[in-house]
Amino acid sequence: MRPDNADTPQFSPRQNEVLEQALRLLVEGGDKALTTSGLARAASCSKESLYKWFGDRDGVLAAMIAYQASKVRTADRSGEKLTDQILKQHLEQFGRDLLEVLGGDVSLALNRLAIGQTSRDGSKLGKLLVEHGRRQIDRRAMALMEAGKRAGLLRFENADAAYHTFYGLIVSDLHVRMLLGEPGLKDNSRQAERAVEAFLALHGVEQKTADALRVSAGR
Amino acid sequence: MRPDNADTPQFSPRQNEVLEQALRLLVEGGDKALTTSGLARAASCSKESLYKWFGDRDGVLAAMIAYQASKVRTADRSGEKLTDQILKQHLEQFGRDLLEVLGGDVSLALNRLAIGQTSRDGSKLGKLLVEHGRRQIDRRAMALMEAGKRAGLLRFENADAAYHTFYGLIVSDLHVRMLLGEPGLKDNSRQAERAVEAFLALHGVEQKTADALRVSAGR
DNA sequence: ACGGAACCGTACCGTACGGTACCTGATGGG
DNA sequence: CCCATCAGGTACCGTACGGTACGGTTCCGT
Repeated sequence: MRPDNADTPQFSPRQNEVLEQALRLLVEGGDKALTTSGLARAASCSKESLYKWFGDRDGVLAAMIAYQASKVRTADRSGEKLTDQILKQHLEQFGRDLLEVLGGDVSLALNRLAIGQTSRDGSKLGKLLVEHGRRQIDRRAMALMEAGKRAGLLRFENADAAYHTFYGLIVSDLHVRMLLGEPGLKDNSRQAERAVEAFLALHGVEQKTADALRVSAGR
Repeated sequence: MRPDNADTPQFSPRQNEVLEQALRLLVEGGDKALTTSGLARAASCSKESLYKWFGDRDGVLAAMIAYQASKVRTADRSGEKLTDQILKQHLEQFGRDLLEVLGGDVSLALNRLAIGQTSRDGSKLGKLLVEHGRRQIDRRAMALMEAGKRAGLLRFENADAAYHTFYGLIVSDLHVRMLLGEPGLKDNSRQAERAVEAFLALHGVEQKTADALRVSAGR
């Protein structure tokens, strides 16, 4: 047994089915709609089974996060030879993927749920969400950073700091605004392109003229 | 009659007292702790008064946001003559203030509340929070941007885009992480300094060497 | 001094939730 | 063929909430 999924205990197919319904309810109606009775009805199972499988309601929530995280798999294309163009494409792809993930129905619903519970459960769900949900995407970004540095295309002292800079350039306050109910961007691609442009101006090796950047960033 | 506070209807002193208690309850125990009975007890008023004053529970929440926003007043020091050093100081001060506001107990509690309600109230509270809470700080930042541009110290096509870039550099994913229960930064000042450094490299006129930036940003 | 408005405290009601218990039907191994 | 295990359905319990109603009190204008 590989320790690959040691942190995602996995559930039986039947339980996955139930968790799928739980996610659906959560997305449709928020945490108020995710009641044990409602879930049992929607998933055609008994409340008793829910409690046997997940312990209590919080257990269901935790299982939902683990289940959702287990569905996300990032394609790892690290074998490629990096050129400046390839790196740029990968960075832009990362930005687009990040914006799409953060703006997804399920992601927003789970984040809202965890944030709403933060005040009363000591941020247990929040930790879980950050751990499970962020690991994959962080790994991918850090690999990209390090690969860029190794290829002589990026320069920074601290890969983590550089990544956070990149993240901020991509997302800005958009995540919180979406969590508060605002619609996402019309064009994630343009936002990703602008973020990459700025990021490369800060940490790339190609000395791009500042004016060219400013013009494009102002569009 | 100036329409100065047309959007912040203000409340009677007694009602402000009640709203203060409501904020205290919310900060201490989250929205679960903010019950009408609990608030009436904590504020030594009757539930009937609460319903007379605020309509229903959602009215109380909306009033809390308006009340909290009415307490925030940003000092406007726009009369000053801008030099590059002064601008830098103002930008750093803005960054520090922003991080402090976002990490404040009341701000986090209100944001958690609004986010938790987003799924079931059609983001009414979220809109309110963005409108009331963001207006002041956004105005200050935009004024800073425009002033910097007028003084020939900043270059950008779109002030709003430049501001969002700055915001992202300052906050990155920190706001969401704090909403999820993580502690804030140990040193807001350093974060603000690094953000300003990067922002000036992107939109400032002084052509700072890229290497100097990278070294300092990597600390 | 009077009357009424505003307000506090409490009691009350309907509802809906989390969680438990009990019964029934299916399934699978001996 | 039988029995044990598991899961679904239903009924139930205690609790706590939002919202309302009512009696008593304070305070202010007249």
